[in-house]
Amino acid sequence: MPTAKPTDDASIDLQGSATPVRRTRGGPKGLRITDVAAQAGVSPITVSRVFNNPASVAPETLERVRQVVQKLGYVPNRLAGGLSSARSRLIAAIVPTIAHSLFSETIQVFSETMSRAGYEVLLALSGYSDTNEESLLDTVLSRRPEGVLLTGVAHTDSLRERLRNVGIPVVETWDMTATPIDMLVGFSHYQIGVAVAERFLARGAKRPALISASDVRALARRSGFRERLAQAGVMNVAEVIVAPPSSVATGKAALPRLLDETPDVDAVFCGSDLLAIGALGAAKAMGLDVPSRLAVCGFGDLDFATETSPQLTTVRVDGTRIGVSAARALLDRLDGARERAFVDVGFSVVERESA
Amino acid sequence: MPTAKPTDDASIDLQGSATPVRRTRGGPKGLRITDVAAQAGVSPITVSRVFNNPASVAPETLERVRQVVQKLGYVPNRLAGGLSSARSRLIAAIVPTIAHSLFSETIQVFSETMSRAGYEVLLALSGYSDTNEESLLDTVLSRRPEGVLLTGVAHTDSLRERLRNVGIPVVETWDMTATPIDMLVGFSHYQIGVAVAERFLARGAKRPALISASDVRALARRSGFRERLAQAGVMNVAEVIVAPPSSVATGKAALPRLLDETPDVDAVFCGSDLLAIGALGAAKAMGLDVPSRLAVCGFGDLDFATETSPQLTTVRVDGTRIGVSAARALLDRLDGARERAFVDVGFSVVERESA
DNA sequence: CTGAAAGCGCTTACAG
DNA sequence: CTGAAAGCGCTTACAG
Repeated sequence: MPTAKPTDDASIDLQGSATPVRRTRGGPKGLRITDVAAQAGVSPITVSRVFNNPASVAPETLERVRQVVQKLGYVPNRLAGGLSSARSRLIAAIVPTIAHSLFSETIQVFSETMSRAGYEVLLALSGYSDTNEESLLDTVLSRRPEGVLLTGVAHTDSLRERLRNVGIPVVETWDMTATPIDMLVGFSHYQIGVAVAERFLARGAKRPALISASDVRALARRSGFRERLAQAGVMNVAEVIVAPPSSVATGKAALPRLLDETPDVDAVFCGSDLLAIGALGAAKAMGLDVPSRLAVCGFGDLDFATETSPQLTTVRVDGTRIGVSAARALLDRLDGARERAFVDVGFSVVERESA
Repeated sequence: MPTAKPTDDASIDLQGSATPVRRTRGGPKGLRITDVAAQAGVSPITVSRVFNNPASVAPETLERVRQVVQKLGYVPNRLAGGLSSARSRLIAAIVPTIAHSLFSETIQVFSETMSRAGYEVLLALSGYSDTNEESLLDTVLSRRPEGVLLTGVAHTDSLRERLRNVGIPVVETWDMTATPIDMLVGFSHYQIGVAVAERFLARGAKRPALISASDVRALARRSGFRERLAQAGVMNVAEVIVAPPSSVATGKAALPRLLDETPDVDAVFCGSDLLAIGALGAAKAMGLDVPSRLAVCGFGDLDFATETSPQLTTVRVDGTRIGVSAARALLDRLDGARERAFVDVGFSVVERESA
């Protein structure tokens, strides 16, 4: 290799010429678009086009550039690209949790769909707290996402306002409201509570009760449940409220507590299938037949739940459909569509015949 | 507000002066660091320091800048920041899937840990294909992540090489190898197969069999299982291989197929708890007592699995620990540590006494 | 503790 | 179909 030319040596530049000072920021640099351009004998803009608009490049040039890219192992820097084009190709998804939850299914298909459309997903886990969600939003917005998926509709006013000001498409999911920030793909937790109450009433339940988590959506189901029962004259609904995350063990512990206080409970609506399975186990241990002595209804329709526990009634919600629809809603808007999606995916109450 | 000064009006600049041409790239611009700087009466560099190195700013200046940031709702642009500093504050996680899987737990805690340390997680879902993983790597590297979490140890040579060349810390998870790309936090699937074989042998099983998914890690468990049995003189291990993703329904369908071909099977090692629960259901339907007539072992120790199916033996792996350890391994290296983590988190075979 | 200048690696908006 | 110039919004590396 040739040695450095004298003019590149700052030490001889004693008169303070106009030559810009060499600044070595960080260590050895990776490949840049100019390296590819030089090797392929084209300008950097052409290399850029090969990645972003190949149709506008002559087939022969395209092929030549691609071979150099391949040979060198060049990967474009999207931090630079995003900054320059104001298109980050990033979509943010803010979800309470993806562990042991139905959200994981939604995020899975959401991410697959976005990926196919050329976007990547920045995953932000909010836990179940409001304040956390807002500071998370700042972090997320600093990446300049082109769209945002939110879980639920209970956001602080300031979050709603800021998101509106940013002007990017937003889709709220897994809940229902007449006044979404922008778009919505979800279902009504309140109506689920109503439906389960009606199911219990139709079965002739005299003393329905509730084992519920304390998060907003579980509490919405609780409201629907209690209000529908109140309409039917059933007022004192016994309940045990448990902190998220719910688990089989929590449900197992909750049922005895419930029956201890209110022994004649004959139907219990659990906040999730995990809680319901726990309650089922406890009922079995206590010698209570399900569903004749005690009806148990869960929420979530986990694959295994209805499989292992045919006595269980549960509410099925389609997390996959939510993920796909939310992705499409955002993609359509990114493609210039004016319509704002508003989708109620509904739910269904599943009861096994084999019970 | 004052009106624009004449010199700002391009329409009067008819002689082609040295004034740079105004380029309106994209629509109305958001807030920039210079807007905050102007309002706070400091230079942009000081605003930058308020975010990145607050200790180096005078308390009074700090407070003033923060108030302007708050008032304006300024959110720094990390695309620009990352480009300039060569620090993206992004960690990539490449996982086959997060739906219905143990990986979701790993990603959950990994993401939480990274988030606490000031990094965000770019989630990339590879499905179960090798080629997909490699093109995904390009996409991911274009964001210039500072670290990468990989699932498994079976990667193409070119992926391994490229990742090494990039020079960022990499942690492989959920499997074991003597030659990781960089760091490893996992356990040996082969040894799990060995352990289950030994458990079956100890129970006096004469005709152990296998219901397994066809992914690399499931096949490694299969190898350990078959080789350990071969050592004990058990050669013809019947098996049904199913395509991922595995589900309860798949397991339910697989068992009859297995017993059809080999009626005297008395122990079956299933690739996952979902498969095992399905097999359990099928066994019940066929009137086979578990575990006396047919022992069933799963994999994954899902909360509900052992809860709803006490007859089930399963292998417990600690996905949470993997997530935390993997995050720590990367963070330590990002903090300048030289040590490369190599952690075998092990596993345990869980058998319920109540069986 | 604070700032002026230069540059990070791309893409836009023209012009040809 | 292709390219020269300018700029995206930050931060580095000095210097004071």
